[in-house]
Amino acid sequence: MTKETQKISQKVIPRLSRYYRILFEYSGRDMISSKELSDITGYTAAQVRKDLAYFGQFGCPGRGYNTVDLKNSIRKILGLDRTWNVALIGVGNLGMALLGYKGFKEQGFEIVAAFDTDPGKVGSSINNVEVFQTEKMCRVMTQKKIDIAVLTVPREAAQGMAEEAIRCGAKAILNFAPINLKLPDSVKVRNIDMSIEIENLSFLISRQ
Amino acid sequence: MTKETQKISQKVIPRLSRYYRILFEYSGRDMISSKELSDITGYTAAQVRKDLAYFGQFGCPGRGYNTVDLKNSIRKILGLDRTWNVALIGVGNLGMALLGYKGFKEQGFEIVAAFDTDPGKVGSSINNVEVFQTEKMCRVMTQKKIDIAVLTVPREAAQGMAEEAIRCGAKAILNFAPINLKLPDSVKVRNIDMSIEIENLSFLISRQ
DNA sequence: TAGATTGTTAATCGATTAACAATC
DNA sequence: TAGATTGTTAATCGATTAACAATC
Repeated sequence: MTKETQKISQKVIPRLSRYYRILFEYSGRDMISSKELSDITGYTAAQVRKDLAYFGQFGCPGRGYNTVDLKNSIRKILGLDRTWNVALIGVGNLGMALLGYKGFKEQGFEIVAAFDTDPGKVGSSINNVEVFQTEKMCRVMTQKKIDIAVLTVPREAAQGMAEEAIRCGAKAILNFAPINLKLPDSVKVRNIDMSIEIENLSFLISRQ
Repeated sequence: MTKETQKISQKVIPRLSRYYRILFEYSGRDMISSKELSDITGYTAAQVRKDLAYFGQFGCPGRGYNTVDLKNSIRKILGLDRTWNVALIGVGNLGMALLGYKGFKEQGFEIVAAFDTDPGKVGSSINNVEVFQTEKMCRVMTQKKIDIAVLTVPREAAQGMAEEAIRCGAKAILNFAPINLKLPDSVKVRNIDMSIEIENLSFLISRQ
């Protein structure tokens, strides 16, 4: 199997994101070794090297990885060498918070439109992002060249809104609704399910 | 290895949470089979049976699982048969949104105190939750018998606030800060890292 | 009874780790 | 050069799936 067709495990990508962040803190340094990345992240050094080796030969035997080069390489791998246009669907508590979330913008994810069914919200602007009615989704999303939809609607509305977002051109969905979206395989979905995470904690505490 | 000492993979628990949710929708039904749970969740039927079998024999060969009994069993396993006292540390955009998040309360996670360093926020109440200064953390958390801390502070403050929360009696932390907290192994931690999730999507779209 | 479906064991699959030749 | 550290292969570990006897 060649490098090009080799399947990359989904598990590698979050680790790449972590290496990438660490490299920002270490950009004053010239080189960093897999051993150091191991100490910081808690992954083994072998795993660090293997993760990076999926994508090319970035290191220098005996010396480690050049921090600036590796950072730039990972940036390209993760697709962070460009801006992504993001639409927020559902301007409730959580959606509102995400409009002000700096972590997205810092990495090039720009929320350029928001949608809600509430007429009281439609037409307003939050953090310089205009709220449109959901009926206008396709027109607005096409015009603003949306790549990713962030879904922060109630559970009951999530499947429908997800389908609509895809129909209107979104290629990926970051889903905060506690539901398993059924969408074509070509659509990329990541779920953030806060209840499931906190339930994990209650499980762990309970059985101590 | 007996059932009692058998190590349960961390991966099983989020799946249990999903079965649990599905059982609410199916509580009108008498029985549900692993095949049906498989169809709904996308996990294999064998996995569903194995996940449940870690914790006991809940099924009935030839008939499936009694929906009400299984729901109650999973509730106990996940520690959802009681109320958990939660403290919110960091009342920014995201923290504010979580104070209004219904998904926690529905499962028995009650946010009973919030903390912030901003004097403009201290003393106010949001969604009937009082905001205290962080200096009062130990006094308030002891008095309110806090089990879990939800950490929504900026990255720079996260490690310090996490340590303080543990010192003040929290047994688990739900961490939204984009940082790998270094805490004793006895402390249970789950991380929700929204930037890492959206970066996963940009990676996937980029390489299509 | 015959059909359905469990719980569990064995087989498979995939991911992590160890080891080491290559090389800076 | 000697020491350090990579990239990669082989070994190990753990999780998932298949298969099926038990049983409702």
